[in-house]
Amino acid sequence: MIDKRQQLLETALKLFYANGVQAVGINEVLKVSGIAKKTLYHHYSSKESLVLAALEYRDSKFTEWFEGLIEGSKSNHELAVRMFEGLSQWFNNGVERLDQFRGCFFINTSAEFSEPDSPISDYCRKHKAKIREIIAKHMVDEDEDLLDCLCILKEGAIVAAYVARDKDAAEHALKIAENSIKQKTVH
Amino acid sequence: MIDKRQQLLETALKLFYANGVQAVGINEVLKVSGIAKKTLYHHYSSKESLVLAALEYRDSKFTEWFEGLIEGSKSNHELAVRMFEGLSQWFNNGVERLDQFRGCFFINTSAEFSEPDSPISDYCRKHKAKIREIIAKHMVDEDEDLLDCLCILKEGAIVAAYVARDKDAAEHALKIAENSIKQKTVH
DNA sequence: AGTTAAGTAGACCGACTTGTCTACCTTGAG
DNA sequence: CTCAAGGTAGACAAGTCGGTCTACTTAACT
Repeated sequence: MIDKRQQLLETALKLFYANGVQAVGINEVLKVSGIAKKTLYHHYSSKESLVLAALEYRDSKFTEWFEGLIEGSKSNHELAVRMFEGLSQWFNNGVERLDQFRGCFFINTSAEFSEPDSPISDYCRKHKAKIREIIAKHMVDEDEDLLDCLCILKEGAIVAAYVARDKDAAEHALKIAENSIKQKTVH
Repeated sequence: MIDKRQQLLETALKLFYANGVQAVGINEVLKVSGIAKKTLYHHYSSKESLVLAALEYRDSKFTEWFEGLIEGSKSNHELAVRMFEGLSQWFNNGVERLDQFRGCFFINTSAEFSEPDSPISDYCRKHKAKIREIIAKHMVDEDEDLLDCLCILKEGAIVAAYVARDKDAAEHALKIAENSIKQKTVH
């Protein structure tokens, strides 16, 4: 009976990401994981706290993957290339750790919860800030404009890949980023 | 008792956009609009068909606003400026027609419905294709790459403005677009 | 050996979900 | 005048929701 808590978390994240948080009931999580209801409420006080735990878990998985992708870049250009090539892999289901691509869990979850200051919306916003800081950390020279650029292109590529099903969105985004980087060196 | 159908549609869109589709029940739409349940089911066969009608209505409102924004542009640069200045207004609640900003209704709704070939996801994808075509129509010379660029930046700006609360996202996106446009003329 | 924490199954609660239905009212066209 | 179309209020069905609870079992640690 090891780590029911972790099993619950694993199942919850899988179902929430694949189907949306509101579309998945507590009972489905229990059925799929094969765990008793009492056990769930022993570890998590409510569905909301389970959702927050799932966000946290996804955050750690995604952050690890993303940082591994770009760390050690020797130029901002290399960073951009690695980042968008990584995103492209993700969009085309080449990253097992991140499950089958269904957009960004944080964007999707934000879309489901309208209250702007709920813990859930808050967590999503903080995740985005965290990813931004990770990119900043791995840039070779600070460049606020380029940082904004990479963040917006990343979001744009994810949404284009998910909603419009443009699976080449990451390649397009890379081209745009390269233009912005070239601009700097030319000038 | 004029146009109950329209009243229903108006109320449904307002509530769905402000709170998310799944979070709003049919009974709430009825209560807010003051219309009887029978009347709703006389005009719409199910909640899904009401959701589709709301998507369609939002589509027409958004498309009209967006096309008015960029039509008559005398260069691709002017088009980009008008587009992102318009988006900035929207993000900062300066466009009454589009209600209080809560991201893109089509991105948000896509996030809520996981089945990729459902009529709802389908409609959202088609809306994005339509906006893309409108941009294409108003560009002074065809430029597939710039078209991709503007679309990705638009999505990125919307998401950054909503999830990360970056209200200057449109201005950042414009800068990036301008870089891409300059690149062409320099070369 | 005894205590405690963590687990099981599943009945149950009240509130809410979409959708149907009865019974009745109003309005305008033939 | 008649009658159909569109409207009203709201009870109702059948199911799901999150969450609580009882009664019992298992495992680990003093």
